[in-house]
Amino acid sequence: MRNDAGEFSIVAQVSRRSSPVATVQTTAEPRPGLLRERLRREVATAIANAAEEVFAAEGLHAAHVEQIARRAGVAVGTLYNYYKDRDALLAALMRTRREELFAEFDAAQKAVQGGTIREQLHAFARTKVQFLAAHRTYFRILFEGELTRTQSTYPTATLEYERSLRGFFDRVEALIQRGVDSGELRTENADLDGWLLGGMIRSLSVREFRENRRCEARDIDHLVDVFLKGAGA
Amino acid sequence: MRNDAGEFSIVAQVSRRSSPVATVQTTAEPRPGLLRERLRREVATAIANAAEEVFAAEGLHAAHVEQIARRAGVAVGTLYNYYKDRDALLAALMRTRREELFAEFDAAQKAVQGGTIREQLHAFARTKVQFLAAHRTYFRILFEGELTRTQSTYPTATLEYERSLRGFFDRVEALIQRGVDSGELRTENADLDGWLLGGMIRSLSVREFRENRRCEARDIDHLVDVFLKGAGA
Amino acid sequence: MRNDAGEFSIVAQVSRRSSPVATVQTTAEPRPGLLRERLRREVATAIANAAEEVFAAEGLHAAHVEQIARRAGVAVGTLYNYYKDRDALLAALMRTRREELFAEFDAAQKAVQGGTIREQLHAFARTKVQFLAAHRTYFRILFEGELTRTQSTYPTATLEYERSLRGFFDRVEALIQRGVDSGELRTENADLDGWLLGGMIRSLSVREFRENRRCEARDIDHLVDVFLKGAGA
Amino acid sequence: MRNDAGEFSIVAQVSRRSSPVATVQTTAEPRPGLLRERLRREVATAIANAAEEVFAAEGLHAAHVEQIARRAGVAVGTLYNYYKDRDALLAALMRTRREELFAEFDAAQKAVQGGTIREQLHAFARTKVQFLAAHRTYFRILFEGELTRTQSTYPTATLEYERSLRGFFDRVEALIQRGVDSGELRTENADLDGWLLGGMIRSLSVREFRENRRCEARDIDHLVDVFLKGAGA
DNA sequence: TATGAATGAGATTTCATTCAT
DNA sequence: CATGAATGAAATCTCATTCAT
Repeated sequence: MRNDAGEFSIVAQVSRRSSPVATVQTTAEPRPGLLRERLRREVATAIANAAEEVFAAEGLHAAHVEQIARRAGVAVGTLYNYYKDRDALLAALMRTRREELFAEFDAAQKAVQGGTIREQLHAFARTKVQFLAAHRTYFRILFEGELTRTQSTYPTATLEYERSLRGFFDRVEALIQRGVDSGELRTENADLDGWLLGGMIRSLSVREFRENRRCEARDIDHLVDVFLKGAGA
Repeated sequence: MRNDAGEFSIVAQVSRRSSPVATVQTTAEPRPGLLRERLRREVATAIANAAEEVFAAEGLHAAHVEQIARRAGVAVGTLYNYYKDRDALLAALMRTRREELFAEFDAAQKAVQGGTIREQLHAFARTKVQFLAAHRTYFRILFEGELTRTQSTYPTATLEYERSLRGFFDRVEALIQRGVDSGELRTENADLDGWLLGGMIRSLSVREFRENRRCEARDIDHLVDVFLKGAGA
Repeated sequence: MRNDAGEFSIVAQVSRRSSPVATVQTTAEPRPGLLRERLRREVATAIANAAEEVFAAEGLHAAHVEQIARRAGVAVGTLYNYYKDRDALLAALMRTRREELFAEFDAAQKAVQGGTIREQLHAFARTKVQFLAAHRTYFRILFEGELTRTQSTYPTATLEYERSLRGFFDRVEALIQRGVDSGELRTENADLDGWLLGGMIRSLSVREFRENRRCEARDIDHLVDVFLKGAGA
Repeated sequence: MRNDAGEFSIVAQVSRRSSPVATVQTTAEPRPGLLRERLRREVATAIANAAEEVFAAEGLHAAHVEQIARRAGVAVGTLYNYYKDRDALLAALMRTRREELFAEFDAAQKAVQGGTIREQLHAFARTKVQFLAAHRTYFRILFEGELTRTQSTYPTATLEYERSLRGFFDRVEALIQRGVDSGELRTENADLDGWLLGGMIRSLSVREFRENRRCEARDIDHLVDVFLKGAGA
């Protein structure tokens, strides 16, 4: 269900032809309109998934719309019936993945609520690393975008990107604040600590990508260890 | 002087029209050939600098050759007299900046040789953060490239990029190994430690860029502190 | 019909976007796919014909793609949807025309099979002269290429060109061999005779072109006469 | 001497800066002006020869001015001091070579004056084949140009080309007329005979070029034989 | 006069987007 | 709605020619 809603949001910024959008559908009485809606959604999702694969494989700029369409098994024209343009497609992807990731963050957090800060850090890092491994495009966009001020080519996608980043940092900082509040983390420079923690987590993903080696639980343990007690002897 | 040579190496992969290159120039007797050589070098440098600015401002793909040429105050044709193509320009930039950065790394390391690992870590981090602040394109390419497997559009530049990354990690690992050897760093997972340290340092640069705030000495102190003793209370 | 198939082969080396090709179309039931196929073929042919005209008028190098597209009544992009690049366009032209010419050679030969060598020579020369008059580009390429060793700019077209030349000489030599076998031609220097005959035939085409006068049957008669009995009194 | 004059004519169509040109220089009193003139002539010749080589090696369009200059051992600017532009260089080449060829034709003719038509034909063919073997560019231009009506890119060179062709045909026709007058050649279609003879001679050159084999005396004998008595048994 | 770097018009090719069927 | 051919603006690169030194 969470998934359904998430996937659906991908169609949010559709082209002019799209009909007004129902955010959640409850039961499945086969009303004619619903069937059509469901088909729309399925096609939209297929395209989005194809886009993710192609973007991941070819890079943000080398991925061509036609290639995405072909991979999705539709014609280019069809793709444009679902997404206004390249920017919109990218933006939709960003948005969906972000909402999924954040949902997982929040679920993970709920699961370890009340636990030690170590447990919470572990859950947080694990969630992110696993998610990025599964959704490499999101990953890619996230970090390519990190350094781009005027992504004038993709205005909407950039906007979505900024939301992702903010949401991510909100959560890192909240996490650290909880540690400070509980007395498990030191007080000074808590702001910088968010960046440092974020940087280390990112490194795990990059290492996965570059050394083609899965990140294991003990790697995350080590990260948390270093963050809490340092690498000093 | 080191700088001179460094800048000059940017002309290494030039177009067919370039004349043979004098590797070192000693004094400044105004011999006729020397003047022309100097002019060549100056133009080459001007173009490279323009390229760095434009790449940094617009991103790797949105930066157009004509724009770079205009910024450098030359015609497109001139640019192509100095660099075979887009790829070569990028590659030259990568190479020069890398050589500069590595020279600074090595100088900084020499300066703190024999000091505590804390001092060495500080010097290393500071060097990198400062350099990237001054050379945003190198920075950008470095991190955009991090996620790109088949940069088939820029074969030479990609090669240079890989060299940069390897050189960087060699140095990080050597640094950590020194700490392990001296007993200042823990032994286990030293390999992962390199990635973690790298990730934290990177974060400082990203923060500078995104929050438009200079990174100060105390920020680096804090980073080293966290890396050595952790953020735990 | 032969013509249809021939024209179609011009689309053989198409760009990536082309759909798979039906080799023969039988009747004209308006099946949806067929219409589209037919349109594709028509456009391809229109472009090829335009190319032939422009190449003939402007020369191999002065003919610009945009000009060809304009003459065909399409946009440049469209041209590139049908032919990968300039080279492919030229190559397709070479290939189609060659296949047409060779088909005519073989048909003409079949028609005079068993006849005197004089009849065969006449049929051969007439076929070639008439064909080149109708397809000036093929003519032009044929003879410009004759002198060009490294046509590295047009690798594919050059290949097609070589095939044309070989095919032509095979036929000339076979023709002469038949004459030798039947005792109608002298034995010595049969190899050189092929070149001499070829050169004379070529001259008829060149004369047509330069003096803007149609080559008549009696001209060909005379050529055959000279070749068989000489111009001596 | 013939040579000198010929070479010199290559400078005829020089750029605006050239001083008025003495057509023949008689004695060699080292007047200061003469020395300068001689130097000019030598450079001009060097450039023309380089041009011939490069045009022959690379083809009419792939040969770049810079390459020609380099081969001649001068800078591009210098080349432009001697020839107004590419067209002028080509034209000068055409003109010189034509004058040389025609001089050889006339000398050869004078040598066999009063001989049989067979001797005259042989001398004529031999002269042409040998000359083209030595001056491949002239050859190339001659035959590439043969098919080009509007060589708008090289107006002057085209003009020179037309003169060459006309001069050539004048001589072929005169030759044949002599044969007709002496009763050695048949009367009918004498006009066409010129083209046929020309075509056969051309074939010998093309064969040399394509099969990389020198044309021998007996090949020319055979050509004359076929032209006079035919290849028939 | 020789030099060779600078110039920039122009050529080829790509690809996101549109739109008739 | 789906289709995919047509479009043409835009990007890269070339090279004949100019001109300051």
